[in-house]
Amino acid sequence: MAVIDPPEDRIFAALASPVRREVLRLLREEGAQPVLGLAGRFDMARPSFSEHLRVLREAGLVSERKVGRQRLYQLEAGPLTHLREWLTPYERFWREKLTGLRDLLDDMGDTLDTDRENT
Amino acid sequence: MAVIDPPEDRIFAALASPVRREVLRLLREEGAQPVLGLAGRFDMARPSFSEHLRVLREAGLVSERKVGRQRLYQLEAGPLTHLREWLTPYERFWREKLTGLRDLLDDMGDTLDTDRENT
DNA sequence: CTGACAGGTAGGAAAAATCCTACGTATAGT
DNA sequence: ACTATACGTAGGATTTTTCCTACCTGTCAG
Repeated sequence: MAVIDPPEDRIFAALASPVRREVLRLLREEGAQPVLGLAGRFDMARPSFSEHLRVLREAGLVSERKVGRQRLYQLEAGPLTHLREWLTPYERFWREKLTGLRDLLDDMGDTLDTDRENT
Repeated sequence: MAVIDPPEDRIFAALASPVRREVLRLLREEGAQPVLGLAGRFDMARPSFSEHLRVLREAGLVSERKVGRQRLYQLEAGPLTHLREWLTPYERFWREKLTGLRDLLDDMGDTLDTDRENT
């Protein structure tokens, strides 16, 4: 079994954790950082945090390079294009929605200005 | 404490399952369907599948409407805008990647030696 | 070489997700 | 009213995720 393994599988799984999404945000906003620099932000034992880094690494969302005795973790945004591609066919659905056909959604309704800059 | 619950939290969690992503794809490509129409595609007991539908419902990614004695499930793509918004700040990173400027990451990094004085 | 530091790995407990069978409820058809 | 259909929910077993405490290796400073 397990014939194929779509690339977005591990990506979605990695992004399912708020901790790992926060790691990506920190790497994006503050640049590459060593493990302890990142781990200090989270209320969790360091080995537990290392596990999160491993998940991100295996999803290809971060890379590491050794600098002295520490490993600098860096954001690898490339795989996120898969997420973008996954999302694409759904875009026309929420656009149709916003042009006001069947408007029974209005979950938050304030997302009218989310698509003014694309690709 | 549980201060707030970002809207993308349940969305990412819901999308973490290949089964649930496949449900969204089916609803997108084939339109609204009753539960048994969808469940037939998956090798799983129907109540287990209902659980997946519940997760999608609570994430706001599908809606249901009663039609006779069956419930038509329909794609609700609106919440996916949150995913798109989450993705946006990462886009410039993979663009820079393609232009081969990985070092730009460290430009904004300024954290190459912050580990010198960490607790 | 020795000690201190950075960080990965191992093994296991606890929590959560996933799946099942059994049962409950609402509707349609007779 | 009675039965069959279309689902949801309850309770529980199993698997997976998450987190912990050791423990190990590699590197820098002296």
